[in-house]
Amino acid sequence: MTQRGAVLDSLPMDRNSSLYESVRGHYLFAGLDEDHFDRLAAEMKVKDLEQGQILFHRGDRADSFYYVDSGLIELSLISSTGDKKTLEVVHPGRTFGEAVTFMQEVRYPVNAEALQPSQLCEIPNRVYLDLLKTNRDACMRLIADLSRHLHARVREIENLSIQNARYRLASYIMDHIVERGGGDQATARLELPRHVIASRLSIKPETLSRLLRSLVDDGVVSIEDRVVFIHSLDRLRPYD
Amino acid sequence: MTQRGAVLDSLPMDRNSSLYESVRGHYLFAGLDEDHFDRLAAEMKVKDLEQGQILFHRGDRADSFYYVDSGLIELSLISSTGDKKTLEVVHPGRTFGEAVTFMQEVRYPVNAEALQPSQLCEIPNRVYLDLLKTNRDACMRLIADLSRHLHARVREIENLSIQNARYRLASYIMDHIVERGGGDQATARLELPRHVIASRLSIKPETLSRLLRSLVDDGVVSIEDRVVFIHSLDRLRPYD
DNA sequence: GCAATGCCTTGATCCAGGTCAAGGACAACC
DNA sequence: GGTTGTCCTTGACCTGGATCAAGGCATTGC
Repeated sequence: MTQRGAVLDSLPMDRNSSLYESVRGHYLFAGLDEDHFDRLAAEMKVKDLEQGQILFHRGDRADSFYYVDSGLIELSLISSTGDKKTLEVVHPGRTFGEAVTFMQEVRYPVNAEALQPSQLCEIPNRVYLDLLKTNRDACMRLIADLSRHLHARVREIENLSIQNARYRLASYIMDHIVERGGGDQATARLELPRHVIASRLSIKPETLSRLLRSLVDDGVVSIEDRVVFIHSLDRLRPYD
Repeated sequence: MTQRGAVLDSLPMDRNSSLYESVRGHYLFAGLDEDHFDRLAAEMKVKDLEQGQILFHRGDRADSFYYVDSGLIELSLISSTGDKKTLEVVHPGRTFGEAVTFMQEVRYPVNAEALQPSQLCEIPNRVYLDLLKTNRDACMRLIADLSRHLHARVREIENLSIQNARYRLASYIMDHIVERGGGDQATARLELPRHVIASRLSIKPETLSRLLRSLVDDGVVSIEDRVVFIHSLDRLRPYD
């Protein structure tokens, strides 16, 4: 079961760590001179999470956003009946929670949980707000970032409301292609546990299992553990 | 059926029109001195749409965004099988399309259609981009605007993926309360045609009809045309 | 008047995906 | 070795909402 650790590991960020350089390379901080970034970095914290540890719950006050350096962070919603919907799984090199920073209602709209042991950089909202005040480029980058998120959410709504589970799974597999074979073939890696994939697709694990089975039975793919060999992209998702 | 008019009425915006004042009052343009707003307004256009007229399709190049002065604009998605999902119905006094302005991919992700005869103000993206360059407040307001949209989309995803149709309808009715009665009672107005409400809720009109019926049969509400008398808010949506 | 049309409701039936329950496979630990 | 736990699959059955088909009831136009 998931649980919040008694204490979250939280340390100042070392100027010479690889994390420091990673965060510096993120586009939200692009184009800053070293001094300026240093001043911001002084206020950031390093956070280590164990697998299953919860970083924040929906409704918690949102004072910071996060950069993922290693591991995987799941952003999810939970219904009153306990059903979980995975909104997004954030991979290393990406941020999450930055959109909330600028809302009237400064509360996280989702839960965040580590799917693996993860190292994050915690960036206090006020640090980035200060940057926005003095840096127009940063503003424009954040605006672009928000637009991108928004667009992704619209696509998600589209998937949920006008596509069926079979189609969503096909899209998911195609989004995880790691290698294209000749012509119509490809290989995808489903690196997440099945139940997380199911939640991401808004279906139950049983349904995911059956859908994968039917793809195999139809000869569209074959599956070995986490690797999916796609025999025919056309047949996997007819109209793209 | 919906159709794109042969020619969209499109006129320069009159400095003395009520539309001019309305747009000026919108928060995206708040705090501008008269001269500055005038220069922007000179590039805006007035657009009149008939009921059923389509303003743009998903995939069209997004060069402008819009302010709704009168009427109703439906933003929707359409699946490959022709099913329509209403994402949002934009009311007078609000804008739409502004989020797209700042994406790498400058194409509308949705269709926009007039549900009623409507008057819009068309604001070219570059006009607002110019404003952003010189006005930090405008940036922050746009960021807040995008955050709000994003939050709304997350709630929509939540509704679609972890709430059932009954719950979505109850939420919809509660979002359209126009008057609270004593204690547990209230009155709501469903001003949209049933099929639009159904599409907004991602259900079929038949299902909407049946759900409303069952609410009436259960004595939770009574309905007269477009007015819903809620006898018990608690029973309409048990856990809020 | 009475057709035609648009919008909504109702009934009968169907089906995608959920639920419940029972294993199977595999790793970790004693 | 056996036990325990986690993760996944499979089968049997159920159900919320879709689909198909048939009216009902206004409004518009002749």
